[in-house]
Amino acid sequence: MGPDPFPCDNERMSNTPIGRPARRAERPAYDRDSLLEVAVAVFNERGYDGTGMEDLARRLGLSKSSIYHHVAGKEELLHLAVTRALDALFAVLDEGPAPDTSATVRLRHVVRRSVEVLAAELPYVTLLLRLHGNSETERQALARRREFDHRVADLAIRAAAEGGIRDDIDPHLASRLLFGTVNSLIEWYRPDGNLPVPTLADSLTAVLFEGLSRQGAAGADPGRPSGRVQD
Amino acid sequence: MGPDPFPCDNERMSNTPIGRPARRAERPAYDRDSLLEVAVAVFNERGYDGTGMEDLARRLGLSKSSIYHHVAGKEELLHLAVTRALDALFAVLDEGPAPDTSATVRLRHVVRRSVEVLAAELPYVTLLLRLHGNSETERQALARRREFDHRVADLAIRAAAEGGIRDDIDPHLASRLLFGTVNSLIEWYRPDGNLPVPTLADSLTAVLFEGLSRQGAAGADPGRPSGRVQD
DNA sequence: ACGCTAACCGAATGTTCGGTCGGTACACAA
DNA sequence: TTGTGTACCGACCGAACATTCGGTTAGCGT
Repeated sequence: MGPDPFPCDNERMSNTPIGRPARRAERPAYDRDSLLEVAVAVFNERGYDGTGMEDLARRLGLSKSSIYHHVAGKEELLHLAVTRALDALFAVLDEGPAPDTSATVRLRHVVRRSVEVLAAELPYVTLLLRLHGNSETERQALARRREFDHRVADLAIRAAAEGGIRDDIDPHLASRLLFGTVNSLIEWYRPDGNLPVPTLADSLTAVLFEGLSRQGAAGADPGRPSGRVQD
Repeated sequence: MGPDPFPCDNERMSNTPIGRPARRAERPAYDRDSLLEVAVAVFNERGYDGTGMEDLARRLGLSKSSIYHHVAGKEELLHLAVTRALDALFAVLDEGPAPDTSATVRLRHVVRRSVEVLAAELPYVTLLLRLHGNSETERQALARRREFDHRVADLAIRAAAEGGIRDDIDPHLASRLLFGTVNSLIEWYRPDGNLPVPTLADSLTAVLFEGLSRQGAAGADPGRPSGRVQD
């Protein structure tokens, strides 16, 4: 007896790589990209370590062993995902305004574009930001991510030296607040909500850069000298 | 042959509950709290799902089976940890200035105190913020956390209605930016660094509340509006 | 000296994990 | 018709998992 044509438990039926001639029994075949997309969604729901290959198989509507026809294993899925996220983030640093522009403007550009990348590659970046370093794959990704953070911190320091950041706040702290806020988007931002990315990017950069730009006596305690942030 | 008195692999020797009379072979016994402290540290390093009881045992300098003398199992450790974090956070909401104070002032208080709680209970809050909902314990904790977020959002809406938040930014977005930034502290703040908690709390509240309070010329150019200061 | 209990251990339990293997079904080309 | 490649499957494997069990050891009250 042939395989049951509808053992599906999942919600596909209109998927990307439909075999040109109606394949087998209306079941669109997976390629690495469409499989990765589903896998990353499950990783983000249950956590990478909390997800079993059986969980993936169920969501894909495949058997466990079929996954290994498309990818070498669980860790390759992780590698593909975080590489995609990191490549997108580094592209932001390398594009941008010319290096002779003011650091303040360049920093603002990096923040805004990072918000856009986060929104566009949300599942992949989410997975990246939740790594623990339990395998070599994870440690290499974390190392690349630290490199990114470091280059942003450099930019913040240069912006502070220009006077673009109020001098009662340490530039290291400034860059951590900046990218802490940006990265925290993965915890709540959903592209299907009714908050468009440009609005989000406008509001976030406005709030943070205005708050960071000028000396303020806006609180119960007037600004006191700021401590240093370590790496 | 008795148990090897020093099979330890860990870094204890000066621990909390030292048996009054020098116990056994210089080995301080664990109680639930000191064991929990170590366990939560390991959970945060490797992730809850990525941590095996063997990992815990190694760090504790105990055998796997000994852990079950102190707690019912892995999940109870998680429960103890997240309950501690949630209790500390809700205490912030329930203490605070009297309910007849302006919402803006109360919101500012909640943000500042939350920073302090995050710093004081850092490992426990970190574990809480990284849950996925894979077990009933996790789902209940996430529900309590949503309740917290909801009460903060209410406060932000009231603050906006008072005019404490610039009206070109949705109060829901404001509360997400606020607590996104606060929660992102777990990703980088380390109490053993040289950034004191009061300085951190001052800087964070100053940047965010100044950025949120004044109407901005939120264009593409670096912010340079002259603003009035509220509060 | 005795029994009690807290604190611990090594060995084993059943289960779940990521991954392998030998196949089948089918489209398509020769 | 036969052969080839893609997509898939059920059955299985060894390792790792959380947990249990039957102990042993040492201090304390009596």
